[in-house]
Amino acid sequence: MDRSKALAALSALAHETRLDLIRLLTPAGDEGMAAGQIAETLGLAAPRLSFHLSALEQAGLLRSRKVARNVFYSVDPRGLGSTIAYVLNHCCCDHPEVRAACSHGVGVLQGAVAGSGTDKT
Amino acid sequence: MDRSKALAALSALAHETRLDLIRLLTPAGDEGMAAGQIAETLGLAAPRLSFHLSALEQAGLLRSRKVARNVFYSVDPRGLGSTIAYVLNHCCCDHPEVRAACSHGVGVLQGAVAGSGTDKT
DNA sequence: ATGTCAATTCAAGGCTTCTTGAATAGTTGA
DNA sequence: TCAACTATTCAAGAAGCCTTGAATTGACAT
Repeated sequence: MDRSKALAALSALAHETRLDLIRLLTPAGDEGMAAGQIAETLGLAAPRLSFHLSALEQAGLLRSRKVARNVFYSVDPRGLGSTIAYVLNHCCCDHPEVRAACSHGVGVLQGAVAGSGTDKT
Repeated sequence: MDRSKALAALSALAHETRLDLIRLLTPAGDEGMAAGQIAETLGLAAPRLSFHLSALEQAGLLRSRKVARNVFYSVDPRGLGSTIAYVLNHCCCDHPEVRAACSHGVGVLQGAVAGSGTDKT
């Protein structure tokens, strides 16, 4: 993953609706969900949904496949993984706290790790 | 970290100049760098730099402290960590590949992990 | 062939973000 | 106090992004 791809992926993630899409589609696994079902679940107008799905797909975070008259969208875990890896390796590889947050989950951040930095919040 | 903070942090990261800033400041550790030194290193006009530094600080990714007439900026590893953790926990907790990418670094993505998913690229 | 359904594309408008030069605030040293 | 220096704030304009309704494409069933 190069810099421009990582930037495209980060830009794609930096939007509420698209983050909703990722969150909705992740549990659906490789099968994914049809656009219509997504639209109904999230209450989105069709063109708006298409716009955001397309953005995510272009950024390499989603895949699509056509079945009859439906289009099924599913997350591309490698797209997400390499995006996060890019941030980790190019921005914070020297910070053990960041890696710890990734390895152990968000719970760690709310106390344990906080001790090693400044006590903000 | 809640959703709106995560979105703010992702938006802050989704810009070339700001990603450059994170990358430059990370090796500088807690000491950080003075704004003027940053501007000189990256070749940025002062107001432009101020604009982006402020965006990163507001997003919780940078901290600043004043020393004499200089302002030193340094990365806040907890901000970065909790942002990444949010994405991991709310978007891809069911995808082992994503976690693997985070734990092992970017090198893993260019072959080893690729085998478990579809063979794109 | 025709009507219906699913999804995308198009075009217009509004909104936010980014950049730039000028002006301002605050700090240091003579 | 005055000059020099560091950094931020302000205002204006350019550029890009997002939303919405209308129109379009493609697929299925009768």
